[in-house]
Amino acid sequence: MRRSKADAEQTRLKILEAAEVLFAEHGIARTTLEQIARAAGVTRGAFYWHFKDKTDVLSALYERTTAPQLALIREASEQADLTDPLAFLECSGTRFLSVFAADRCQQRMHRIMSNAAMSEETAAWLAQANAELWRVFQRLLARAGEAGQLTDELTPDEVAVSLMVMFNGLLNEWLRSDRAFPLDTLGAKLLHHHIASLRRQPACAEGGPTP
Amino acid sequence: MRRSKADAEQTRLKILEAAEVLFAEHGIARTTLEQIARAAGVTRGAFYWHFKDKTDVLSALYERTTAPQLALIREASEQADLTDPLAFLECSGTRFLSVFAADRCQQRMHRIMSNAAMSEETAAWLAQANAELWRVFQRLLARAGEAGQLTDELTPDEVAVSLMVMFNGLLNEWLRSDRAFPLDTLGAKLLHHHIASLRRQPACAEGGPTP
DNA sequence: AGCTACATACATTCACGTATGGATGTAAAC
DNA sequence: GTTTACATCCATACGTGAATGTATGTAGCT
Repeated sequence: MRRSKADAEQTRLKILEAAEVLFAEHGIARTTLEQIARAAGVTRGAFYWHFKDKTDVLSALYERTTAPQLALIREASEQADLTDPLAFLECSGTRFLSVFAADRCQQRMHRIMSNAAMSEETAAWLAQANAELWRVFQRLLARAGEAGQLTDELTPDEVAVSLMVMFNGLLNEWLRSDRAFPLDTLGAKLLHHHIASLRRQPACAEGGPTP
Repeated sequence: MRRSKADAEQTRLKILEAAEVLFAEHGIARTTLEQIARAAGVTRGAFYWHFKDKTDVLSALYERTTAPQLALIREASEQADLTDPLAFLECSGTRFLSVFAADRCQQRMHRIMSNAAMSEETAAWLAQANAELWRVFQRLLARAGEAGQLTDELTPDEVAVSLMVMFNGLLNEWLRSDRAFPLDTLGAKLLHHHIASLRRQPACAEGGPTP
């Protein structure tokens, strides 16, 4: 029986960690509070002391990992260098991929959010996050279109769809395939190639990205 | 009270339809047999007469929609014209997109399968389907590599990853965005552009695809 | 001593599975 | 064509376990 102030916070974190792992592995609905408590080395009593119910843990997990990440994206897009939006997208996209590939928490939250798109709360979160991303892409690519950087074959909005598909597709496919390919290196490579194909003159120059 | 032979088959279909809609909307775990029965205009008694349990309906739904579709993909890939694998991929991929965009059942099954990737049975189905798709892509692109059709910048396997990402990404993003863009026309356009960027010499020629 | 941080015990709900009953279709017998 | 016998198709009722939420107990920090 340990009930120090720091100990309490520790068990709270253990519960959060256990819930995150179990949610990502078996889904939210199929995970029971008993399982979470056992995995955290406590009983349901501890759970109900720290959290109201299952959705409360979910909120805590979201606030801990996803929300800050979303804020970072928002900030970065506002301070973006708009003289070369495509280069900015490639640079920050590549950075995000390598961070994501190394952060188990983000990976688990991604699985949780995308697989629980019906659970009212997560549905709203996911919709908001994607709307946010979409607005960023749309804004940057509209700018790129004005600057004459984009191919004639596609409109700026179509390019935005293409990039959303590529980017989210990379994350989804990597997780679904159980990390069958190196997300950081190959992801950067594919992103570079794809963005290059969206530039006005896809010259065969071997020049690298401009981070 | 009607219990003719044809009537029975009709209620069976109504139960299947209701289950498909509810599974796609609220997820499998969060859907109750009572809800399915009510949506089908019957009671749980009728459900248990036609099906063993919840996973039994899922199997029936899979056999009805997803399995035949998978078989079609397999057949097509075996009878593929291997002289121009990239053109074949673009052609059959485009056709699949337009069929998918018009078939509510396939769309619902896609949501169900991708959001229930933890439920033991669907996990195996999804893994099998994706492994199947992966083998097809790998085989066709290895052939394209031998024929010297691919860019020097990417290996055939990397191109396969790129195409998997693009293709699955299109379906996922379309459904997630609640059909915010025209999957058939824009999907075909992006697929064409992307495949063109994977060819050896991305000449700026405006030549259309060769279906 | 009083509150914190849990464990334990209890009550309740809810979905599931099964058992039963009944109304009608279906086929054979006459 | 009617009647009988039976199987089909489905509704209703009941039993059960599992998960939830709450109430209570209690050892230790402060």
